[in-house]
Amino acid sequence: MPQTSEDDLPEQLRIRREKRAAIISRGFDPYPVSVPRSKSLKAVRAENDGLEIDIATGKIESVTGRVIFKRDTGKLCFANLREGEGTELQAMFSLDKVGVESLERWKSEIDLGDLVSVTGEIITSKRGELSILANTWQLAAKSLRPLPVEHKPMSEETRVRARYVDLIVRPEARSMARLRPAVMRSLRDSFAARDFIEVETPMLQVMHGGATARPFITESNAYDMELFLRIAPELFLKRCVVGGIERVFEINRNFRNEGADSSHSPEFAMIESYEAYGDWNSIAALTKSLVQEAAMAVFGTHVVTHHDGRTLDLGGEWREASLYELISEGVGEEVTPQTSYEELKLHATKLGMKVDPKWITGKLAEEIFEHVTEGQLNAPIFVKGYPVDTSPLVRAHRETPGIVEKWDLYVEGFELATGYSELIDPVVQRERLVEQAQLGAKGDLEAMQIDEDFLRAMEFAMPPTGGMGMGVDRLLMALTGLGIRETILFPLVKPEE
RNA sequence: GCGUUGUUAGCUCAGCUGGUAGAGCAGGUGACUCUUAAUCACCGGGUCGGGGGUUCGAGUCCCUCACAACGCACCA
Repeated sequence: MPQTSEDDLPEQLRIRREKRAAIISRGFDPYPVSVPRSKSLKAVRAENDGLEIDIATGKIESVTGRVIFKRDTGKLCFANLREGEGTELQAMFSLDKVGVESLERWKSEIDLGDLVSVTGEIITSKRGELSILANTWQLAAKSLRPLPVEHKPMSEETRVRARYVDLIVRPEARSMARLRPAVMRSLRDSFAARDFIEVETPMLQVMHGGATARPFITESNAYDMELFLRIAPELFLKRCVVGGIERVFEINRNFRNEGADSSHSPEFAMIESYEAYGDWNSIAALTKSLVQEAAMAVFGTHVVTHHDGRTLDLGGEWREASLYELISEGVGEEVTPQTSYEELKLHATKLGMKVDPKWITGKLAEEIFEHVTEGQLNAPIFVKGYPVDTSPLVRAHRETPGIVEKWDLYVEGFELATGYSELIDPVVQRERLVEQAQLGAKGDLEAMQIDEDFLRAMEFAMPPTGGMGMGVDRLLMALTGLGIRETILFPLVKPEE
């Protein structure tokens, strides 16, 4: 949008600035400190529901709203006012109520997008529309920019870059902005009902850990040192568990310096939760409750309807299947954790996959899994038992060799959450972190660093624990069927210039 | 990071093999006391993303930069 000198503005912006100046020169204030408002539009609608046609209620109210539709006919003018969450009310301005001067000012000074206060009687029009018939009106704030066309959707980019306009114009934007906090509240209620304690752990970290990802690097002037924006809260939440906060969770932002696409944002909200004396099964049950209770809280049902009309049933028991069973199904032959790299590679080639020589055996198995289940895992499913060599921080499966007690929850074809029986042996933990650090020394930018303080905490003994992580943005995607940028009010976008 | 496609009025878009820019809504002026995507008449509005090149002539062809969407890679 152009930000040039006053006299070089596009016509529509120039005219609105001129109107603002004209209002001032006539002795009115385009930005008054307060305006009359006795009730919200929502309250007026609620209290006057179901009136017959052409009724005068005798009730005088003052309402405010943004002018989103304006019909200036000769001596009786109509406007639709809209308030924050989308409630609308028609305002009527008749010559015999407001007088010539005020009616002419309404026609010439007020544009679409202006905020106004209208005082008058609540009536229904001859067409039955609930309206406020103005006795007086006042500008609450002049909009210097025109609103986009209501009936043609703004382009995706304009919506993201000007979310404030999107919120004014598009019902889905308004409902998403309110859906997200409702889901947050539900999640916190679900945790509270189970005696989980919410904590806030550092976002600025001296070392990054708890996940394999590239961090954002920043710098502290006061300490004259490099700091990392956290990629996960895991290592601090585990410190909490060591300290006896047996049921703990955090809902907050993580930052990963990686690619961004329709399901990845550089900053994303995540839930992490740990349950002492629980395991991957108890934490899976918790995860299912969190999702189902959120669906119930915001939609009143476990069968959620997406914006395009498709439905998704999140209710009941969810399917569980082992990773290697699903792979076996997919390739039509039995594949186990013991299946050799060469055999896996044969399967992969047969499936037409290109095999990256850097992949280790477990990674290859996971890649085959993703290939054969692509676009299939729509209904919620816990995929259980991942290869040991790709999950360095997870406890080995208690019965089956070669796999760990880790599940991934898939919904709508994407990974919504992951859960583990946590590794609690500090000696093994140290060995795994040392391996990671060696990878880091070799140039793997995603490898974890050795967090000595975390290891010291573990050496004080962490109880057997189940842990999970779930993307909040992704939960909203599962509930609504929208892309991640739609679930975030202000996703990162590069400046236009 | 690589590849493909796109960027034209405030908004949403059209613009053919290169010939000097169009629509709808929005805006301005006027008419209308029951409109509701109001209607009718008239009128204005553009450095066609930035820069460079080819050409008598570029919104259109070529190069380059910026931004975006989609695909691939990485990841939740």
